[in-house]
Amino acid sequence: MTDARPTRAEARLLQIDRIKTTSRRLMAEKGAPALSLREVAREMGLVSSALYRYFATRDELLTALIVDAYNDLGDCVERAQRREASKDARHQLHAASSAIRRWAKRNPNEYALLYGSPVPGYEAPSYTVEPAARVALVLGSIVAQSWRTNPPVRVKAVDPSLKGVLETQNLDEAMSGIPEGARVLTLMMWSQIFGCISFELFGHYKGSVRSANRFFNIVVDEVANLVLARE
Amino acid sequence: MTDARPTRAEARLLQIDRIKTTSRRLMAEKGAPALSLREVAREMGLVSSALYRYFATRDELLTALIVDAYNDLGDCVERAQRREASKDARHQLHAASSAIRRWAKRNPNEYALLYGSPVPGYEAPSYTVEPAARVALVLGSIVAQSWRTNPPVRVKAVDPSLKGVLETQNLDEAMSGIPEGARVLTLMMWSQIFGCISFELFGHYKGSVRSANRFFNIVVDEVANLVLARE
DNA sequence: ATTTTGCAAGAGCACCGCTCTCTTTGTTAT
DNA sequence: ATAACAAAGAGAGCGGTGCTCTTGCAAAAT
Repeated sequence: MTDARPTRAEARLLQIDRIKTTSRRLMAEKGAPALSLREVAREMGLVSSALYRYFATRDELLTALIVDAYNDLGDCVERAQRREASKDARHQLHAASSAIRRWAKRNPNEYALLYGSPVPGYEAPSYTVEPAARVALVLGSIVAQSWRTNPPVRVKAVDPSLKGVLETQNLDEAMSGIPEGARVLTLMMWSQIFGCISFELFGHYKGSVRSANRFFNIVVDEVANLVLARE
Repeated sequence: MTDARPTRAEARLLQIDRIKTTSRRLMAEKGAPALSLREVAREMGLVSSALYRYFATRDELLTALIVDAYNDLGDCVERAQRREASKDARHQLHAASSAIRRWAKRNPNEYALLYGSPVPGYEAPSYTVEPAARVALVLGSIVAQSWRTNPPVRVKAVDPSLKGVLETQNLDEAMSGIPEGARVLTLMMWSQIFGCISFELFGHYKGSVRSANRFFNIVVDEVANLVLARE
């Protein structure tokens, strides 16, 4: 212990952390829309106006929670990939996508906050982009690895008509040198995985899918056949 | 004109319609979370408590709007398929999925209400199931038509290991006699299409996809290769 | 030692969903 | 025709929300 008494700045960060922790707990219990500054304050033994020293608005608190959640999910997925780094791309893809799904089912309200309907007026600040991109970058690196070891076999994947579909700089960190087609397929895979998880979590499989576990694995397998080289 | 003065029951239905119309307008402007009974009433020149004669709760009004939206979307998609009924399954699939996407972009707030994060406490009443299923049934009928004219070529599609993944009665209206594998792939296609549209509408393609139009068409094409018989 | 700064409290504003009571008005039964 | 009834709306009110503004106080900086 360096300081018995924390400095002013340290105390502030600590208080911010307490607010976020309390908010996360309440959000996990009742969902993001029901998260109220007043209840957070009440829970902490504070009066509501006190919270405005730390977050100028409810949206600002939500944004902080969003960034944390993206990073938490990103950590999970990156760890899952690293654990299977010695195995082939298909194994890594299964590990990564299962990690996404597990995180989603363990944190349904935070998942809904990230991937559900955005608040109509809300515009996500630019610093949320990088944490949000981490998951896609993991998927991109898996595809890239597969394409580097095995040359592309699908004609469509190198189709020159794909030029201009994506942003120029997209996924460049993870997929430098990989043809446009592979990037398009990666984004397709990305939205397929999250589409399945959202439908499962949001209740759209009720009456259709009996074993969401098995269904999800089949979908990932099919999409792996499509996206990973050397099918 | 049969009646100059509408009967009590007719007037009631008319008033319900006015409420829903006003609500739809306000929801289109500000989104479902911001829809308030008080504002609807104000807009109609009523006092808020008057609305409780017609809807016992805000959730009940939202449910009515949900059902109407599902039916509106269902109408659109069924019409789109019928327009291409003479063409092959791939054409019908493109028509249907484009109709979904067009509807979503024309009614973003209603789309978010149907396919975004559900309200945490909210449990959809059973009578919402049938309107909600209409879109999936259209997709199912397209796949079924393709499989009836061309026998399945993909081994996976008739894999006996798929038994038990889906609910027993699922999609039976549209896909009687079609093997389990085709149904699994249909649901995969279903979640792929909505996954793409949700990502586009909810802003997750910002920085990745430049032409959402072209991207969507590519995705539908790829999924058609996978799901429709005789690839 | 004095000034400055930061945190929390408290009152208050306008809004929300929802309930309850009361009045008016149109329908139905006698 | 009149009496009984039912439905629709008005209005007040309860407890909740996000957010603002002022005030008091204690710690840090000077």
